Amino acid sequence: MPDWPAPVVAASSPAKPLPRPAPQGWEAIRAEVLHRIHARLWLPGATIPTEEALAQEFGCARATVNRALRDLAEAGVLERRRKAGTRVALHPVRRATLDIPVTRREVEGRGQSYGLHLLEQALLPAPVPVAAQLGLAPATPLLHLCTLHLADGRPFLYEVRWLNPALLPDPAPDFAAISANEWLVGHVPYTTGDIAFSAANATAHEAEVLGLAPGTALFITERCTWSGDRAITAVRLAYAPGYRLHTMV
Amino acid sequence: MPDWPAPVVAASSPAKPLPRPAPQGWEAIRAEVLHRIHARLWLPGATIPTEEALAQEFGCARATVNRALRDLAEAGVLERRRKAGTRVALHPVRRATLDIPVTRREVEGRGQSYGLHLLEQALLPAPVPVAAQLGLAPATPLLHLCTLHLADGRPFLYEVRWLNPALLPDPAPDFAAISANEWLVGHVPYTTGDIAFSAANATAHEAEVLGLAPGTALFITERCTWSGDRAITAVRLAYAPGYRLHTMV
DNA sequence: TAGTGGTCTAGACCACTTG
DNA sequence: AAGTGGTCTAGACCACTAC
Repeated sequence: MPDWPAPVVAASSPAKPLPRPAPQGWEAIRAEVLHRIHARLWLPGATIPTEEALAQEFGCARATVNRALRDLAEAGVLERRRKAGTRVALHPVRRATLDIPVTRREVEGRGQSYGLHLLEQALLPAPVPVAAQLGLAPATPLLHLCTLHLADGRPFLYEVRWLNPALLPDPAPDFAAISANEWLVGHVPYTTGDIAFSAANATAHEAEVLGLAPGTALFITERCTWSGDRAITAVRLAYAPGYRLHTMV
Repeated sequence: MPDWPAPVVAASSPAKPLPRPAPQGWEAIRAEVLHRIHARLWLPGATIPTEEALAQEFGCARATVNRALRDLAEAGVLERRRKAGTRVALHPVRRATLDIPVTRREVEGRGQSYGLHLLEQALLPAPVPVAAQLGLAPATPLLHLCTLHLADGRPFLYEVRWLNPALLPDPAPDFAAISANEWLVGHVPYTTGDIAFSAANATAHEAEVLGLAPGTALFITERCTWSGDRAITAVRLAYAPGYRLHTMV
């Protein structure tokens, strides 16, 4: 096997008109490492050479190798630990990233018009499961919002949200005009949170709100978010049939 | 506002016992930039100072600022373009990453025993929608696999897969012993692919296979994968009720 | 304790894109 | 044409951790 960036000398003979131009720099190293893994030169679980060794082999600086290996580690292909070295992941996971836009933009992105109906807004004691999820004392007063999002005037998404009122400014935002999600994204500091996706048969209430037959399969998204250790909001989104969540590759 | 890494001089007075220790290095810069965005010092859509300016302000090398800003750009908080500079994203998207392990490990990770029933295996002409999805000529012969995955002996997941037979080695793997997914992960070069999640009511057939009432809401995952421009596989996974897909924060 | 990856620096050149 | 981010280098120190 030839050494690495086989000096692409003027690319005199167009061998394979690849759709992607041959990568250069750290991306070339990433590609070569991936190639060796898939060619089974480096087996799952095995330790690969150190950054310094690879830098010598490839004739580049260690930082460049580091960039490539770090990228592969973030992608789940490699596992790295100081002193232990870099190993080929034994059980590679497919890692997918989702872009979750604000609902309004999601609807408008399909070329549909967006609408919003605030069905309920009330300060209520947090139900036990919600309080538990958010790590709050039971019966903490929370703002309860039920919102129907519309696409071209038709039900698109039914949202049930519990929101920590301590976050709101004194003249509270008008959640009949701007969705809570959209307001939060722009006004509440960076949040950690977890998201879960599942499926559920529509309850009688959900069916009525969304204009569906009871029992229709709904795609459900549930989110909890915190700012630092302060609970912000817990929300359940029930999407009308036809909704698909896509990964960005 | 004081300059940046207010030299944490021996941290003489423990002011706030933060759960997370104050970040240092490029993470501190990332934190500071995020802080300025959320404090509305830098508004959405606005251009922030150049890397060089920030490096001067923070008293560090430009590469360190670059690391922090690149990270925030990957997270969707900033948008960067050469010559144009770095802007605060106008419409921040919540970006979530999913780890999608092989089914066997997903089941075992819950402490349950894993089982596998290969219900069907046949070489069939690709149906039109499958061929179209994968970019193959209609009626290309594909290996059709229907597999029921079990957790503690109970139906967990029903998988319907179309697989390009050109990829298989001569003694084909025994898909009754190892799931196609698990075999592919270990033996087929890195793939690009897209994944879609949705919900559907169980068909009569799905209900029977999974031991459910027809119409039960099922969580559906559909994947298409390619290696370069060669189609590898298209698969539909129907999960038994109770399944939740979680993001890793 | 010694080996390995994580990070930082100061400087440089290059690629892209806006004006 | 010029400004900005993208990347590379050669060297250095440090943090973590397996041995």
